[in-house]
Amino acid sequence: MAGERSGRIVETEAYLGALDPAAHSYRRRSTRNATMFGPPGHLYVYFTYGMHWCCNPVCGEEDEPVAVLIRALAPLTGVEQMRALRPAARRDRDLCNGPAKLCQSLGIDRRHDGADLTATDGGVTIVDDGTSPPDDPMVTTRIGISQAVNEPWRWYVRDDPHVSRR
DNA sequence: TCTGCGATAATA
DNA sequence: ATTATCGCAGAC
Repeated sequence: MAGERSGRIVETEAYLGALDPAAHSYRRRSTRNATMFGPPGHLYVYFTYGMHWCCNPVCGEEDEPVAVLIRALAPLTGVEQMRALRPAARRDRDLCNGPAKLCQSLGIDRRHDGADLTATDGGVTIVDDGTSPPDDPMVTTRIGISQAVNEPWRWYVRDDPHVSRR
């Protein structure tokens, strides 16, 4: 896959559907959150704050609207392309250290909502490159929400400089 | 480096 | 009115 843009996931947040008042899928299915209610392995992409896209792999089974917000990546390949897509980044570490930043650097937008992450032709995929998850991830409350603010559902790689906020 | 605030539009 | 954010300006 040379020539493609890629990064290693270093920060995530879980959104737990009907159990989670902060989840877009807390109440009911809608046009916006429909992908979350669909089968796992697809990408829920939403638009927020009038200008940003964020992406979430769906994890729950059909009608169990659970997904994981990808909050930060450590850029691995295609950094030059990322910089072209995201001119505001001053340093390489500013390319993917936030949920909307990484979508901009990867070129993810509404076209990718519902994309099958297990297919190779959907434009986005998630693979195991053999790197093990950390044994001692940092666990904190989630960022930017006003409901369920005390749930410890954010995880990130301890001491990784590519994380959005420590 | 850190903090506060405005941008900007879909949803409810 | 609110929002699962970001970038800029200004202070230090």
